[in-house]
Amino acid sequence: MFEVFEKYLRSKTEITDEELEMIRAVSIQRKLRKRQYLLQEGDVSRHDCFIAKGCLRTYRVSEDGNEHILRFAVENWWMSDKESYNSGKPTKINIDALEDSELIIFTKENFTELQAAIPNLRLFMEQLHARAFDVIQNRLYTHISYTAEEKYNNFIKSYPDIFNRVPLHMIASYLGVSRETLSRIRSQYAHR
Amino acid sequence: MFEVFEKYLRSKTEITDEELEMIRAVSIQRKLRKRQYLLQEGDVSRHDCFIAKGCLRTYRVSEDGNEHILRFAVENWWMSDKESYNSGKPTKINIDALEDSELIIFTKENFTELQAAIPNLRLFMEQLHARAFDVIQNRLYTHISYTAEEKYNNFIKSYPDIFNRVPLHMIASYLGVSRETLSRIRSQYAHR
DNA sequence: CGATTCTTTGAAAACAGTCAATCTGTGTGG
DNA sequence: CCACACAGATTGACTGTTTTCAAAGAATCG
Repeated sequence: MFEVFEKYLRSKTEITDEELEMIRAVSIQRKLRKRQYLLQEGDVSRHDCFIAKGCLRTYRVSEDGNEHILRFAVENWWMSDKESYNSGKPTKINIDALEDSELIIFTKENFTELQAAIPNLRLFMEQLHARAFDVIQNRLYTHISYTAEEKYNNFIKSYPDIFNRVPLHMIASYLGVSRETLSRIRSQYAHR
Repeated sequence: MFEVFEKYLRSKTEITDEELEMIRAVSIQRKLRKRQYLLQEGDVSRHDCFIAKGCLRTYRVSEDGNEHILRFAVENWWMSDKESYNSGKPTKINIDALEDSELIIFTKENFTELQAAIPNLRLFMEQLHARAFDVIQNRLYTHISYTAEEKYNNFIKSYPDIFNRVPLHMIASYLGVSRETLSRIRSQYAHR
């Protein structure tokens, strides 16, 4: 399982064999079954998780009891609640597996030390965080400027891999529309 | 003008007099008149800007020609397009002043060197970026789960200072609703 | 004061949400 | 292997919300 992570790291950043061994030494491997939780509302997020295999989602439950999906993540993506991770406060979000998944996990303490010891790792993670911000800002833009149909088409175009393995009602939740509306958008689209 | 920035830095992070002098030495002071642009679509963002006084906005123009405001920023906030700044590619956004404003500006080269030379500055900026991510993720959540009225009330509660100095049609743009809808939400709210 | 910018209002049309029912495909247990 | 349960997707009818377009009323600035 660690080989996936090793391959990922080597392709993304310059890293020596010794550094990789340091990383491996503190890595935790974990399997999640479909529907199993990685993090639940009220927990404190204390880990960085790399997805070696599978598919997870983060969602929040609103006051009226509805689930709202904030993001999906598949192989080679990271998953955690940065807000709780950084602040040490209980999280407002839930993370669970949409498929049987395999994760490489680091505790916050270990991962902080690794980044201090391995400048390239730190640099890489910083770039990752910076890009995550860009992605979310662009997504916010789609929410204030796109129609539901445009958001849906944009999603398919941007994440065809996720589109093909996640149920539509979850995509509706991610896009912020009801599943019925998404269904109707799809049928209109098919009839043109 | 630099005193505002000095006060800000000293209150937010441990910093020595020499370090502060290093920072001051490469800082650029700039004034913007209302409606003047700091960055326009197609430019490359090469600066970090701290707002010592005034109010700016970033917005994007959609294909149908509408302006969509991504964020406002007032005193003691930073303003730049991180995406273009990091990638070196032309920006998709515009930044202009909503009031006469005063800025402390650093070139990317200078600011990168400062952060390398001053660990506390680097740490502080990292925390700032991390919090910016949390803020935008929470805002995204409000967009997929709140009604227009809830978004409006949440905005007033979160940013009363901005609410009081920005025209309503811009708040409508920021919230992703038409100005007429915002106006009607307000009048309904007043009649209860 | 006149011009511009900003805000509000009205009416019609487009859009999205809700509730209830039905349809489809998948997988599990008998 | 079949029947049944279950999760997911769709459809219809209705309701409620939001946009659009047009107009008019405030407020602000030079």
